[in-house]
Amino acid sequence: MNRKATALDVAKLAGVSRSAVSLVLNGRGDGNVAKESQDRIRAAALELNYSPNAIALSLRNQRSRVIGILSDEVVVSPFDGNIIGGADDIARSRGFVTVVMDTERDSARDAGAIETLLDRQVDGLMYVTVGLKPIDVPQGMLRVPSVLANCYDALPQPQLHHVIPDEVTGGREAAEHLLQLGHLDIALLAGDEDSPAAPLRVQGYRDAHAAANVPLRGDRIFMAGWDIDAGYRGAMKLLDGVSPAERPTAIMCANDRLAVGVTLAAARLGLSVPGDLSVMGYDDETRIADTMVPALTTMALPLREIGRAAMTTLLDAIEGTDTTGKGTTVETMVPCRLVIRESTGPAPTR
Amino acid sequence: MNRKATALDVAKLAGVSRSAVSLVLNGRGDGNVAKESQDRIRAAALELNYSPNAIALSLRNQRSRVIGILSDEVVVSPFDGNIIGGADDIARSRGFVTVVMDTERDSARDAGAIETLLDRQVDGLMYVTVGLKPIDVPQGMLRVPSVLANCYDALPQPQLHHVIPDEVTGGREAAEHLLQLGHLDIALLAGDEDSPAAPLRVQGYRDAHAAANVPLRGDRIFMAGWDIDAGYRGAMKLLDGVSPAERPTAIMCANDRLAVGVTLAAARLGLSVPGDLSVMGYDDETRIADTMVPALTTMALPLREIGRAAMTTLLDAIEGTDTTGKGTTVETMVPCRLVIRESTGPAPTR
DNA sequence: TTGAAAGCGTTACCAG
DNA sequence: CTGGTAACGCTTTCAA
Repeated sequence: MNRKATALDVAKLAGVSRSAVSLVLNGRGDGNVAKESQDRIRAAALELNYSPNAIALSLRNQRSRVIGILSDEVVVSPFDGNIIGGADDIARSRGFVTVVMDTERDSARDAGAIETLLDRQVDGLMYVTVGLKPIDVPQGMLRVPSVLANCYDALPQPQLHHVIPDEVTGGREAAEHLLQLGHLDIALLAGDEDSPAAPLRVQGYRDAHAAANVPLRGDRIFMAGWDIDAGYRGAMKLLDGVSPAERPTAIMCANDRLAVGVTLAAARLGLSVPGDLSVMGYDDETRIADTMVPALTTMALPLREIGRAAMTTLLDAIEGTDTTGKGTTVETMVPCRLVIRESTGPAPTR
Repeated sequence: MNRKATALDVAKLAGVSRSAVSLVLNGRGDGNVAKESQDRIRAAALELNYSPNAIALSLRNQRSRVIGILSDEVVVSPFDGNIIGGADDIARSRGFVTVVMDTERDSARDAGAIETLLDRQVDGLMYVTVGLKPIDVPQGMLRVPSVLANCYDALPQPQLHHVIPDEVTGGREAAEHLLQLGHLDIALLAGDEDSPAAPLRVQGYRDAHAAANVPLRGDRIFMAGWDIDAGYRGAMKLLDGVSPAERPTAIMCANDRLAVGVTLAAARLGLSVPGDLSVMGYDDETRIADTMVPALTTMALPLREIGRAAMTTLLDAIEGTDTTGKGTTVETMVPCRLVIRESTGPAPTR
C-alpha cells in the first residue's frame, strides 16, 4: 500500500529535473535532453515502475482519454454486453479507456451519473441500452461529444448521433428466409407493444409477405411478450388441437426466448422441429440460440458492431478526425445477420 | 460545451475569496465565515450551477471516492450482473461511485486495467467474476484496499478477503429438497470438471444422500457441461428407452440451462414434469428459471448479496469503520436460497 | 541542454 | 472572522 513513484522520484533517481523526465517519457526528448540522460531517465522510470498519475494529467491537460459509458441495464441484466465490448475494443485500440456506470433501469439516476462522469473529465459519453428504445437525453451529454448506442433521442429534433440495428430489414430477411423455404403460413410472435423494436420487426415481416405476394392472415400476429412462457402459450394457442391443415408451418419469434417456448410446446404436442414446424428466433442470444436442440435459426443483432460503430463515431468527433462527414449524419443503421441453424427447414408438404 | 464554473467563479460572483467558498460549501462555514457571506456564496454557487471538479478534488485529497470494479466478463457475458448491482447499491448509499472495466475473459488485460484504475486514484478495488473461480490476483490490487467477489486468490496464502456463495450447502439443500419429496433415485448433471463450483455442488449432493441414508448410484453423476444441449443429451441418456423402473425420478442440474435441456428432452419423450420426472435447476437465472414451463425449482445464487457483502467489507476497510473484526477474516460465505417453483414434485409411486 | 516557474481546481493551514 | 498561500503531480514555456 505504499505510494506510487512520481515523476519527481524518477528525476531524483536519474539525477535530472522533473521537466526532463516529462519530455523524455513523452517522446520529445530528442533535441532537448542529452542522449545519456534520456537513457538514465528511462532506466529509472522502469526501475520505479513509474507511470504518470492520470489524475494530475487530466487536471493539467483538461482531458482524460476516458470515455464514460452510461448503461440502462446492460451490466446487470441477463443480456449480453457486446455493445460495450465492441465499444471498448475500439476505444482501447485508439488509446482510450472506457468506464461503465449502470443505472439499473432507473432513469432518474441518469443525470447524476452523467454529472459524476463529467466531473471526472471524461472526454466523451456514450449512452447504451439493452433493447432499442427512445431516451430522454440527459442535459449533461451535450457538454461533451456524445453518442447513443441502441437507443435514440426521443425529441423531434435529435441532437446526438445514434447507432441502431436495422430492425425492419432484419424482420424482413427473417421472414424471407422462411418464405424461401416454401412456408406460406407463417405466424409471428411479435414481442410487446411497448418496445419500439417489435413493430419494426412486424413491419419487416409484412414487407416480406408483400414482396413475395403471399397473403397475410391478420390473426397470425401475436403481441405475446418476450419470455419463454409467452412463447409457449402463443404456440399452444396456434397449435394445440388444430388440424395440420389449419396449423402455421412456421413460427417466427421476435426473440430467442420465445422460440425456446415454442420449441418446448411443439415437443409436448409431439411435433418435430423443423419437420412439422419451423421455428425462427431473433437476437442470437449467446448460449441460447446456439445450444438449443435443435439449434435455433435466428436473426443476429449486431451488438458488437453497434458498439464499434458508435465508439468510432464518437472518437472521430473527439479527435477531429471526422473526415467522413458523418458528423452531419444523425443516424447509423447496422444490418442484422441471418444465422441459419437447424430449427428451420422446408415447409411440410400437405 | 462551455466550461464549467469553478470555485473561483463563485468567489468572484459572491465577492469573497476561494477559501471562503470552499469552507461554506463543505459545511464548515459557521464560525469561519460571516452569515451574510455564506448566503451570498450559496446563492452564487446555485446560480452558476457549481459543483466541485472531482479531478482536482482527487488530486488534492489523494482520494476519489471511486471504487474500481474489474470484471472478467460480467459485463459482456449473458449472465446477469447482479453482483455489480449489489456492490453499486452499497457504494452509492455510502457516497462512493463505482466504475467498471471488463477484460472480456482476457486475464492478460488484468494488470493493465488495474493500473489504469489505480492511476485514477480509485480508493479501492473489487475483482468480480461470472462464475466461482480462482484467480491470480493482479499485483496492483495489493496497493489499495481490495476485495474479491465470486472468486478467490489461487495462492495458498491468500492476501485478500473474498466473498463467495456456499456451494456445498447449496448442493446439499437442493438434493435435500428432492429427497424430502420422496425421490430415491436422483441423477445429477454436474456441469464441468474445470469449474470449481461443480465439484462443490456434487459434494453437497453426496452429503445430502449420506445424511438421509439414501444409497448413491455411482453412474448417476454426469459431468455434462453447462448448456442446453448438454442437458438434453444427458437426459436422453438417462431416460430414452429406459423402463420407468430404471429411470431416475428426478434430475438435479448444476444450472438452469441444463434444466431447460432436460425439460425439453422429457417433453420429446412424452414425460411430464414434474409428474413423471422432477427437474431441478441451479442459479435462478433471470428470465429463464422463472419463465420456464413449468417454472423451474432452483437454487438461487445470492449474487446481489455477494456484491453487497463484498462492497461492505471493502468500504469498511477503506473508511476504517471495520469494527466487526472481519478485517482479519479472509472468507465470507453467502448461503444460496432454495426457490421452489413447479418443476419438482413428489416422486411418482412405482 | 537544462532547470525554474506557472497553472490546472481544490482544500488546509496560517497569518492578519 | 478573513483572505492569501502552499500543495497534490503533471506538462509546458521561458530563461539561463
